[in-house]
Amino acid sequence: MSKILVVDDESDIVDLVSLHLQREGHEVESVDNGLAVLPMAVKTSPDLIVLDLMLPGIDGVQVHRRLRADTRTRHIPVIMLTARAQTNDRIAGLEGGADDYLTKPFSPRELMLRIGAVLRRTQKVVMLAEQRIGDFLLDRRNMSLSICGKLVELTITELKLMTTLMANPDVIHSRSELLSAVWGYADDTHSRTLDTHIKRLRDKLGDHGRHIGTLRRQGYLFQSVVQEEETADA
Amino acid sequence: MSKILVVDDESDIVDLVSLHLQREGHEVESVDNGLAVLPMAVKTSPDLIVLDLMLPGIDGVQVHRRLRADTRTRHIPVIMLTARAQTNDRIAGLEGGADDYLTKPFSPRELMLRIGAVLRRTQKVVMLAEQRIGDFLLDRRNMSLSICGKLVELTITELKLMTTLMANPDVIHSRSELLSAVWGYADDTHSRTLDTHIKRLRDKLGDHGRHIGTLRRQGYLFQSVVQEEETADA
DNA sequence: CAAGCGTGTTACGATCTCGTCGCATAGGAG
DNA sequence: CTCCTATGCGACGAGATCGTAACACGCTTG
Repeated sequence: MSKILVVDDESDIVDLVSLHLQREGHEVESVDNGLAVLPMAVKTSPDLIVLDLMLPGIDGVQVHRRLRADTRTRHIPVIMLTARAQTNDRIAGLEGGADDYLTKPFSPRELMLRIGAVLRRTQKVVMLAEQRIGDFLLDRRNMSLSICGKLVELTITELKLMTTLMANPDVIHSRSELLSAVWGYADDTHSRTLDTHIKRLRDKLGDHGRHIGTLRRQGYLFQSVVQEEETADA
Repeated sequence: MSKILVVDDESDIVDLVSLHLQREGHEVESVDNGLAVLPMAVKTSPDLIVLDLMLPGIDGVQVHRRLRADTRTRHIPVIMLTARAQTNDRIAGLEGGADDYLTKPFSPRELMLRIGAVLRRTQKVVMLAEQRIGDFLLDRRNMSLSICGKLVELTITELKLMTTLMANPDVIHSRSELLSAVWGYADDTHSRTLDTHIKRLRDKLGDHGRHIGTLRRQGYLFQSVVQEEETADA
């Protein structure tokens, strides 16, 4: 179902958690070394990371920070495992953007429930090689978009932007969401960069029924349905 | 910001939690008797319930079950407070639909964080949901309202206002309530701002059976039923 | 080095949103 | 009926928000 990266130095825990996860149909990767987390996360790009805060050598909070700092792992939800006493770390974890945490000792069943909740919460977007909405066919391999058979080449930035928009058509993607998805984390509120790329995309898309709509103060969306214009009479 | 119902028999905890919640701008109601929770929840319809599992007389899990069984309280998220030992109850709580839980003793700060998380989470769910009353379909995702299939785009302010009105149709929303819900706290008694936005909404709604009614000196309401004459008797 | 391309930034104008004002109007009390 | 108050409503302007063109910078290619 989902791929989950378990980070813990105690092999007992890893085995136990892995067993339960696999029993629910999840795919499991594991790491016992804090320094190896980021590379492994980049390599396997899991849907969720279960991270023990108490790791030998490097602090779990540090690991978490690194995960958050890297564009490639920033979006991955993290569930933290903390010892009972580490209240400060727990709070730091939640504030730092952890999606949930659990105090040890915990029951596997409880962890499963929390994992299920987090996975449900974070709507996972599956990246397919091709994405089709009506006449729009986005081909990530060729970095191109064919509209009614006509081929339009996209740059890498435009591709990312279009991918994000088409992943959830008819859904508002806020500026910060788009900035985060395409450029990595940024709340660059007063920059016209996003607008500029939206315009460049719009220019390339041409004037068809489906287009990129603006919702003021909310964001942009790719409209899968042709909206009726009120310019019926000439 | 939000209305929160705190259920606990220990007045110390209630006071502490209330204090912190109010400091963050939340409105707080409290109950110390498990049997009174459901009526109170129905009456005040809070955005969130903080429920102690250990209550005199009635089991907290039972209370939770009753809340879930009632249509009027079913959607309200619940954060449970449990003693450390009650692991079974904790799991029962999560499985039963509690949105989160916290083991006593807890730090107020931690509770605040969890409350914030749950509110953010449920708010997102609400944002994704559509609200339908008769032919009126309020789509929060697209900031639009479709009436008999016709799509009307709303601004942020109009959306908030319409959301508040449609959340409880046929219920009078006082001026101060609407001002508070849409603009944040305000006792702007002699301003025409609210009227103006009500008018703008009315214009966009068009002339259908359902409309926004005025109750002089009392407030506004969204009428779910076509009303020919006002025969309000007291 | 020159040319082309992708990208981010800046500047500026266009458009939209929203609160306020002034006055019109309606509805109830006496 | 008259008066008084609450609400309805059009218009206006400040500020927010967005679209667009032009430019600057870095990188690659020849």
